[in-house]
Amino acid sequence: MKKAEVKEESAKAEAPKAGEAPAGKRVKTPQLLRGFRDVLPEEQSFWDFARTTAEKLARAYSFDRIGLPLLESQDLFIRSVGKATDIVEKEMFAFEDPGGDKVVMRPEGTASAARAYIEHGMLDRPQPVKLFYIEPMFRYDRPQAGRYRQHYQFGAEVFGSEEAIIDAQLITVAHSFYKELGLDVVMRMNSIGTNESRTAYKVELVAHYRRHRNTICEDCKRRLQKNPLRVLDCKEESCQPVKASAPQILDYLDDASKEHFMKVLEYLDEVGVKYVLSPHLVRGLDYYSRTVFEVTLADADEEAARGTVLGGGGRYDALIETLGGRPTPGCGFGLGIERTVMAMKDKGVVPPVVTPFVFLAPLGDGARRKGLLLFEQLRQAGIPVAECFGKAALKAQLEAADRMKVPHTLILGQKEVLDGTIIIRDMESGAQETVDIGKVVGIIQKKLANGNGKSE
RNA sequence: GCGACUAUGGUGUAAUGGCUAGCACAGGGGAUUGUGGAUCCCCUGGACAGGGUUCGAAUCCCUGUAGUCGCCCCA
Repeated sequence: MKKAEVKEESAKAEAPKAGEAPAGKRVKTPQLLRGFRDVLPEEQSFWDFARTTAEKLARAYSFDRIGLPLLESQDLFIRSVGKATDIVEKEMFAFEDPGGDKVVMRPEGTASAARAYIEHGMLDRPQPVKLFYIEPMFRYDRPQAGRYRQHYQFGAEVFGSEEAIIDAQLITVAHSFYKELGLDVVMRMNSIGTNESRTAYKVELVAHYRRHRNTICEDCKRRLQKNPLRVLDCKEESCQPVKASAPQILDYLDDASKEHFMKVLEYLDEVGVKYVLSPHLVRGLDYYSRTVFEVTLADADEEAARGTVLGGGGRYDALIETLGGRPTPGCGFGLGIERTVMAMKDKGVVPPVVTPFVFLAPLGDGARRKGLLLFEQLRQAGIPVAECFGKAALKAQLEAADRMKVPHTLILGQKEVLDGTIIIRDMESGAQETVDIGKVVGIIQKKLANGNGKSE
């Protein structure tokens, strides 16, 4: 019956006035773009926890924040991340700006940071230069759980030192980040050496696989062409024997890289950062050299972990030079906030929430007028105060206060307004006291100072 | 970019191709005209979109869209 009514109405409203939605007809709501998401209020405590932890930590380790633009020239990423990488080849939001320049929404932060380092002459500052950022990145990926077209990264970069202790401390920062968020993680470590040693290794690896051409899977044959190091990731049963007998990259490292890597590991042992060697770990960005690492949950096994990498990073000693700067070593990481939040939820981490200390409930028009001002006074006195002015009934306001788990509610009714008083209600015991309204701010302040109200 | 699966109020779900699409939670209102966290009552609100098959479609088919899983790759 209702449906029929609606239909009738819409039939009648044939000639809607310009600028008005046709009556009775449903207007379709524009929807979220594929791979994008809204972070709803309920989720914000997780995000706040992650962001404030990241920022606190970065500052504790003397990193300075850098703000980087969303749009960069396409050329920046082609030259740094690499033309043949998946990120550049098929995952960039790239377009021409109105002036005809080729620009992209940055797919990652390191290249931007390196560009800024060169562009602002940071190589003439005291080295090393340590920078951090928490910014969204964009990749035109096929979306999946924990994989979005816009995702946030906590990034940290150190330019101007190739000391192994830099790598180790960076990894320690990443490790501490997760630890402080209540997540038990393990760092998967590898070294891919210099360009030369890596090239030499690839030749050997390809030769090895060519010798077993007839037993390896189709995927691996393709990988040999495109990205040989990836064959070591293959899960195909038939490839396992070939994989097991394949040469290891660590054996092909030049002496300096090998020594560098050993030092990094020693430092990590020293600070007690949990890591495992991952000889198959290679990263999909061209600028990496020597140390590379990924972060996964400690209880995820090697196979399962591949899909849920929380973060990754490594050394990029040639990057600055590639971008036209004076040769300068560097090292950094990017940690995915969405995946971190997802892991926190999975593991039942309870993020800290700030609950207001008092709730102000005015009743009636006169009280509301006074209440609006009192709210300002409480807030200016540094008291976390909440309200639900949108509701008039006391019952509804107390319900709201209860939902917020506020320890005290201030009730201001008509009678109190006339008397110049206000009621302070203890929400746990239900006890109420009536006090002079002029003194209430001071009284609440005192209660707050005494920690007279649990949650802190 | 490839393959597979899924799609019912805000959320979680139910219904041999057949009656007004049911239930729980959340939300709004009330029982209590100024007292929350318990209970009870009432209400709001839904078939992803578009086609097709059929007397009849939430249910079957197609296309699109979105999500999820695997591949690729990554945070």
